Amino acid sequence: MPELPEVETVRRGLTALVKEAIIEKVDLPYPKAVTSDLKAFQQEPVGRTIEAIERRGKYLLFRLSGNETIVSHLRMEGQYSVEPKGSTPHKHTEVIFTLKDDRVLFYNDTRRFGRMTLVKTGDEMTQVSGLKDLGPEPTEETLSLDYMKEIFKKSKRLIKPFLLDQSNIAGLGNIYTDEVLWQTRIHPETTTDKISSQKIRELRENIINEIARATKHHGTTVHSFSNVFGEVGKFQNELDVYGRAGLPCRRCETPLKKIKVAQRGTTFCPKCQKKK
DNA sequence: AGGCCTGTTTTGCT
DNA sequence: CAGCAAAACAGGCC
Repeated sequence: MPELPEVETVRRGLTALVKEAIIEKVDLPYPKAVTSDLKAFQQEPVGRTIEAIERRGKYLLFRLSGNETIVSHLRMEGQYSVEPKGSTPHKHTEVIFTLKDDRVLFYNDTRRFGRMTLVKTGDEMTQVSGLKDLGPEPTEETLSLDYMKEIFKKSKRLIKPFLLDQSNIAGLGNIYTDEVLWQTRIHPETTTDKISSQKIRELRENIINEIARATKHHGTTVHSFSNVFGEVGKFQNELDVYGRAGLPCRRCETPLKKIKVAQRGTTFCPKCQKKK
């Protein structure tokens, strides 16, 4: 389901609902969702307070009292829901946190791709692959132009898989990558070393703005995404290319084209986004 | 019915 | 090491 704006939307919802809640019990109807020691995952959180829910890239970090952290990645369709105690788990509920009030926190995942792991707070950066070499967050302060120019020059990869690679920049997925490439008029199969400094500058601005704008709209809902309140995002109405193959480009009216780039469906405007 | 598609990441092979 | 294909899985669509 989620790219950075969706994960951030989930984070804010969880913060509103379960920050300060105390975990009473952990059940694992689908143990494969947990990659760390199962016994510890069920025992350690018990009695601890959820002190904060943070986010890094597309990862959620539940900060528990006593220096324990649960790292959670939603992958394609992971979802959290908070329900009254005694609620029946869903068909795809994989983890159940019973809270020391009248509620439960469910982790549901139809696709069963999402993963959770328990680490000592501070160890996540060395222990969790993916977090280890995550690129900078796409914000004005953290994603510098110099850094962008450097990584673009160094690589000869196609821009599309390059932007999807979380070790370059954290948080972009298939939707927002297609959007920012269209905005910047870059063909998705352009190799990064051939993109001009000016284009890199524009792309950086577009990435930062797009992620911020999508977050403000509570993310994009195309398949199954909803926040913890069960609400869908609104940003799908703002998309220019994703999901619009065959429809006219909003700049030049040319029908948008859909191709595969590095195994990922990729929509772009064949006229505005010329390969150079 | 069978094949293909889907917002992701890791693994294993060149 | 870098880069790519396949795999992990379920469900919707044609």
